[in-house]
Amino acid sequence: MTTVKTPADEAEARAIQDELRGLVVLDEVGPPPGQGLIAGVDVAYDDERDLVAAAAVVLDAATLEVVAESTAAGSVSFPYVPGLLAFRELPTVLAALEDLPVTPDLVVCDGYGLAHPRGFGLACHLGVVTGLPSMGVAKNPFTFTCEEPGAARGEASPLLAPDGAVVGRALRTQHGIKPVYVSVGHRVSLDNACAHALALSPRFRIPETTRRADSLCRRALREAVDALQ
DNA sequence: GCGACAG
DNA sequence: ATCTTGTCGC
Repeated sequence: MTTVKTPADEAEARAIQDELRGLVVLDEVGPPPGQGLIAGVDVAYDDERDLVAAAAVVLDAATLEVVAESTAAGSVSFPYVPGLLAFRELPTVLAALEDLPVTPDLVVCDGYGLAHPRGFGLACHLGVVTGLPSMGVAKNPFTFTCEEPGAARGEASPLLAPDGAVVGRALRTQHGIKPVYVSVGHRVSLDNACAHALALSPRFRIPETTRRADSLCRRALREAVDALQ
């Protein structure tokens, strides 16, 4: 069983990231786009009632049909701190992932991987603790910058750290629609990660994996709240 | 010191 | 993330 240690404070959380960062594998290209099983994970919160619900949804990459789903609920283990999102999201996400009846070839996270203040975002953390290839698709540029990609679907531009390093890619998944921000997590190349993100977004800006996981974890949260009464 | 800041 | 109805548009 894979778990994420809940740090006592932010300093300990950063120390854990600095330690695990060395375990990220960046020299594999990962599974080819358009085939295999792709999992999407997401989390919903009710901080008021100290409730968290996570969902994992596995799609057939060739058809984007749902192959498997699972959810998990728990209590909030860590506050939202930019740069430390993994400690808030992963405990419940891992529980959901482990409940899946299949092992995905790639996990798509809602957030960043290598594009992170210490080079160890949510997607890297998930990849390292599960051993699975992983990548991140975020909805805004966080602290990074990029040129506006061309308007056509599939156009992209490098996502840059303050020091000029390329940490990901702004990717237009729909013509004329605000891009998403793709970064590598573990055991997948940036080119492949972007190809996956594009293949998973035939109709909407956000990949189907994330959309499915998002609606499922919201449903799971509502059910967890209802179960309280 | 102040502001910015994935979800 | 979350608070939140109707509404504009493909």
